[in-house]
Amino acid sequence: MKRTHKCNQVTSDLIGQEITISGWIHRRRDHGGVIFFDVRDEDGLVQVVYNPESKDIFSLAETCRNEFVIFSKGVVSERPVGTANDNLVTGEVEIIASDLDILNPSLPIPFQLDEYSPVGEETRLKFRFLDLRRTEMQDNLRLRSKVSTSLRTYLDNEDFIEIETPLLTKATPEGARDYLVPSRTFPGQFFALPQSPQLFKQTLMASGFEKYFQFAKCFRDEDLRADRQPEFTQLDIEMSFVDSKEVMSLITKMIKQVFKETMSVDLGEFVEITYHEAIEKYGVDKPDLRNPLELIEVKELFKECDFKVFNEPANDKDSRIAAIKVPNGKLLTRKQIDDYTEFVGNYGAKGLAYIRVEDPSKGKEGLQSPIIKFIEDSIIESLLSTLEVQEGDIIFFGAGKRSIVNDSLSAFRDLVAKDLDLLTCEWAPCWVVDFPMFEKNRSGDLTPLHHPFTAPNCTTDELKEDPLGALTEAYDIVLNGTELGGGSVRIHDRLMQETVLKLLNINEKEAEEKFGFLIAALQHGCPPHAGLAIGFDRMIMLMTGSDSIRDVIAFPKTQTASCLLTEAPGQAAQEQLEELHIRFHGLEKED
RNA sequence: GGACCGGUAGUUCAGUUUGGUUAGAACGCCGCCCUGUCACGGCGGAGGUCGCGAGUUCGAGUCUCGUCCGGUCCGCCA
Repeated sequence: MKRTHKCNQVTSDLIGQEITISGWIHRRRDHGGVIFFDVRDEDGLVQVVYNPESKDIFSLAETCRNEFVIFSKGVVSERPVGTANDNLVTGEVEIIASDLDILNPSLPIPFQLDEYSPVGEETRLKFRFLDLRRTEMQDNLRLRSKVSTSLRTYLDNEDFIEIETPLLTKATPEGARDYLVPSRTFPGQFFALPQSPQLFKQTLMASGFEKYFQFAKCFRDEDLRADRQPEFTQLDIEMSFVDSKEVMSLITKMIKQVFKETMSVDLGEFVEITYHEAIEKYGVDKPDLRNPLELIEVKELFKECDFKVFNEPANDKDSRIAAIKVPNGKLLTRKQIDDYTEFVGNYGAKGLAYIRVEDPSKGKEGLQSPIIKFIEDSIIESLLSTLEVQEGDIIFFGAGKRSIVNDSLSAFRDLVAKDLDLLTCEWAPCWVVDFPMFEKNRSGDLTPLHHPFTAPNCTTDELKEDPLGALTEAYDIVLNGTELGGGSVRIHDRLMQETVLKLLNINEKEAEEKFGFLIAALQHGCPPHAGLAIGFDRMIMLMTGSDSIRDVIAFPKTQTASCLLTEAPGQAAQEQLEELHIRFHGLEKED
């Protein structure tokens, strides 16, 4: 009962041959006197015909249902004139069955696998083994495999070696919440699952592996999003004796080649923009460059304006006033603008001022806006000339704290471009460079923009002098507004590493305890090194055009980080807990 | 921690605004019929804890509160 052909191979070349196939009954059509099965395997579909002349086989075929796994033998025949199916590769032929075996029947499945029937997320995840049979999921996971193979081949050709690093490891100093694993042999102590292999890969550089990579599982116990899972895969890369330019050029080549090889897409030029420029023009450090809209700083114009909404931010150094000119914005209805106002409210913006340009030749008279009556004519004039407005434009304004204006307008920029279908191309990759070393968090403490092992491009003294002014050799690769990955030149000098840690309020003892091994490695001939990590799942998401990261992961978690298929997490047996020296406090045991 | 959307038949949904007879549709499922279909077709049938728990009411799928589950977002994610 071995198949001689995969379903997709059954074409007119085989006419007259007796062949065997195996697969699932994708669909059965029982006409009473003749029965058709579309038999599906991983490559495609082929039609098998059961005629009543072969009595036993015919009556067995009558008992078959969708998703039964069968084996069938028969002669490949040209279909009768007028009955070919153009939608199938195998549509010109059919197999006239002479044998049929049910390898495994199937219960009626809880949802249909065809492209016509939508299914809810909950049902899909609970019956993931069925969901994965659907063409979309098959295609996604196949592309995922092709892409990882392509990446491996590329890196192998560039003399990289793949090295695995531990999953049972130690909590790192900052960053996301760790997943912990209790130690049986050390009561009260815990392993942490890695948030990334950062420290290990730097250690490998000290060990003399000059070009390392790894498809690394990473774990972060933070709340989920459509593009975020608690368990995800990074393509982790590190090199010795290189600068940022070399890393960027190697990765650019890699990404371009992979898109070419696996999708026949030419990504074109990778634009390079600075962090500062990205924030100024797009309000975000991962701009979607397919989107032609830009934030235009108009703070200076409103310094003398009496309108309080603009006057205050215009004269506050932590604030900005940015305008977005939307060409053909006249298409937006009042209702849409109200919705946008509510939308930016999610980001803390108090409002979304706008001006409709109905006839720019008439100056102020040609405008329509709830706010112009509060603004001096001279300011309006310079505004119109600065923005070079045209008839039909709408100008939107964000005014207030820098971070709120940036967050709200960057999200608004994406939304309005989508609504008005403004995207100019399909793919727009870029590198964002010159990140600051630190920023201040809400409590006023320094936090690293990238991570504490990123090298600043200044001396230790200069860094101590003006930490917020220091820039780094860090680089993010951004595609269509998604951060695909990022990396940096690392600190390879103990003194610099200690200086950075000190600025982050991590004292020597703590550093020694948390990652003494890295500090030790830096002191024993660690070469200068740099690298980056690519968010592999996100990359596949972009390549497949998926709306959710779940659609490119075989067995993903729900938003509350549970698995509906396995019902993980689950409770542990009392004996297990005792072995691990774990007792619960303040948790009622469920009955 | 917060905001919003959803939860009704195996599945996808309607019904909830305005509480009122037996909760509907499509697909799927079961039975019968059908020899050229390909999302086959025809006739018939079964199938419901309206997520769960309280409350309001003569009466709740529908209103109120709580809670659980799924999703999107904010915070969070170096």
